[in-house]
Amino acid sequence: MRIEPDSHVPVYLQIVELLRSSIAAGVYRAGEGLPSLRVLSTDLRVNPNTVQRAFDELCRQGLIESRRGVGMFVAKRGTHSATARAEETAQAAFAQAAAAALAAGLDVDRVRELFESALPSASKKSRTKKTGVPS
Amino acid sequence: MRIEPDSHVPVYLQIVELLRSSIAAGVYRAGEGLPSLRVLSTDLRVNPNTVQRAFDELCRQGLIESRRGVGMFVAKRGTHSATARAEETAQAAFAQAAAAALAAGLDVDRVRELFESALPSASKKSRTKKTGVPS
DNA sequence: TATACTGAACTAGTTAACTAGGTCAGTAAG
DNA sequence: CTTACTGACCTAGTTAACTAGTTCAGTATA
Repeated sequence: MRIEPDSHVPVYLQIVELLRSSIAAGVYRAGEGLPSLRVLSTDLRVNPNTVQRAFDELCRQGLIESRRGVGMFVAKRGTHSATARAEETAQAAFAQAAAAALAAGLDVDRVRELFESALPSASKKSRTKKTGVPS
Repeated sequence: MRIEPDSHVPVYLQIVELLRSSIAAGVYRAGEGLPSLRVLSTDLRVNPNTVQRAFDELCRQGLIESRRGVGMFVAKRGTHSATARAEETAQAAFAQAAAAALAAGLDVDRVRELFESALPSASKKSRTKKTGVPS
């Protein structure tokens, strides 16, 4: 998943989603450190302030914890919480897209067809996901 | 479908989506007129300029046509085009949500479960929407 | 003709998101 | 100690989206 500056979704929320799915997938495990503000900002080619805003949001959600002068670390129940939130997010997105399709007059079977036809491309995108994990 | 000013999706795009699904559902048929700029803006409690921006977008997409001094009218192939776009939009939304869920480590069967569990609530939302759609 | 609609087209101002750049404080290691 | 990292904080400026208000032009009807 890359950052799309031209999306109508704010970049800091895209970063929140990116880190949250990485935590859920086990790329960063409980107690481990995340890449630093400045490293992430250069990697994602984004302003450090934007990354910090994403960190703030993840702290607020309890997924990560800050140790001043050291770095950001995945909270104890971070992996579990991230997975739960990923499921909620996906379900909400499915519900919204399905509601829009039904409102446009499509029937339920057609909506199921569209979902199934969307799955293969989604699987391809989710494959080569692993990036370097810092110590 | 209501307008949500606090959504990260621009209001004018929400209006585009709203009108497009109404056209696809047959609420406004080919050749028929849409509510005027000022009527829509007061109904949706939105600035007229924002509605006009939505009209511009729908004109650009070829779903509606403008008759200056008269109003906006659904294009000849408007219903068909709107349905096609609704399917594309739904499929893209499904693909994106599914890709995010898979990237978070969920397996395909779990993603299907989330989709199926989202369908009932989506159906409920679309029921109260039908204000006069013939069979 | 007058009037009451319609879309189109401006200017001006606000807010959220983002960028740019810097500073300060805490931590770890040489 | 110094050096080099870390997050936290701050000001200033830009852009897109939206609001507010007005004006102009085309159309229909009485």
